[in-house]
Amino acid sequence: MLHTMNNRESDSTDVLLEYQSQKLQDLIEEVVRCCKERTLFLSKKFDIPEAELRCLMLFGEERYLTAKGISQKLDVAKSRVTKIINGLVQKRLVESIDDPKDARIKLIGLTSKGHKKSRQLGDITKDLHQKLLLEFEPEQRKMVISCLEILRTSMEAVKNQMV
Amino acid sequence: MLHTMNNRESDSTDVLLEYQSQKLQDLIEEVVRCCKERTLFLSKKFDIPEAELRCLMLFGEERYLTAKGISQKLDVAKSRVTKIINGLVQKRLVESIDDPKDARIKLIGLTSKGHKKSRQLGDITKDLHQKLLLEFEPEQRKMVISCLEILRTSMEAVKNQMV
DNA sequence: GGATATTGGTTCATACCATGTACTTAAATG
DNA sequence: CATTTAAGTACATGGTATGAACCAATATCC
Repeated sequence: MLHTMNNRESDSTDVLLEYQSQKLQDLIEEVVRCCKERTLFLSKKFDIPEAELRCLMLFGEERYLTAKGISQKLDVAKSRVTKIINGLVQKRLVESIDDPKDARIKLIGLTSKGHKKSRQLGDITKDLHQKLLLEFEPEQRKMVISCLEILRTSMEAVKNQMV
Repeated sequence: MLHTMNNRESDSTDVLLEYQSQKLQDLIEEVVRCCKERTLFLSKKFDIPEAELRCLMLFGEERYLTAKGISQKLDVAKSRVTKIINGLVQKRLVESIDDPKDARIKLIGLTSKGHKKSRQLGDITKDLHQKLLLEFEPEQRKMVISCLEILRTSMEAVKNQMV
């Protein structure tokens, strides 16, 4: 009897797990899709390709970035960075100057136009996430964030198991 | 005094909101990045482009899909579907037959090879999400899912405000 | 000091994602 | 039966991304 009990129990947890994992999969997919739509929206609104927008947001308080640094931060090949920078230079959003100490290096910096766009863009996404938070009750906000924190950590962990 | 009290209160909630929204932004970004890595990984593992994998997973219990239906489900232009189907046909994962009732329509169906790949792929992603759930305590699982549910709903709501 | 790595960046070929327009053929409709 | 509508394809265009080959400049090591 204990045996059948155990079977029944593990069966029902299996069913639950199955149901929950399907749900999880769907939810994550929808969240991702929503984010993709958002970046596409911003790209169209600003009439700047997504990769260039991402690059524009890299200059936090840094005055200058190098192509190599951008390549690492964006996690793309350095040849890709050349293209992205070219696009931004053509739009007069960044400009590159030669490093005075090392002639190989080019320092990429925001123009004033670039600064403005960057600030605008940052304000919009900040606003967006604040609106998102305001959809929750104040007590819920902490919970959502800590949930996402655990989720992120777990995804990282599962990713590392994955081969 | 009440006035300063109020100011102090709203100031501190503003600071909290600011902090939380930044955190939220970072966390969502990391989750999205993680998902992107996963799909890229699967695409490389199976040596099939991401869009084709997505298409392959569309045949749940359906015997046949049409290009138009696929276009709607994948949310891409129909000309894009032609390309995706071509790729899958070349890999002998799907085949298209003429609709017996309407000569305009082509019915796209999985080959047996396609069925196998599709099942494999589904098993892997299911397994992945189960592993992800198992990273949590049983009581936490429900909470994470309901958190994501609220998040998704809120993102949808904010998206609709967005113009 | 000069030969030999190493590094930063660009160019080019390639492949994938995605759209929109124009076009063909076939069905629906009036 | 003529016209409109629908399904699918072809093609031009543009964005994302990589990797190999390459050039120029700096570092390194006898």
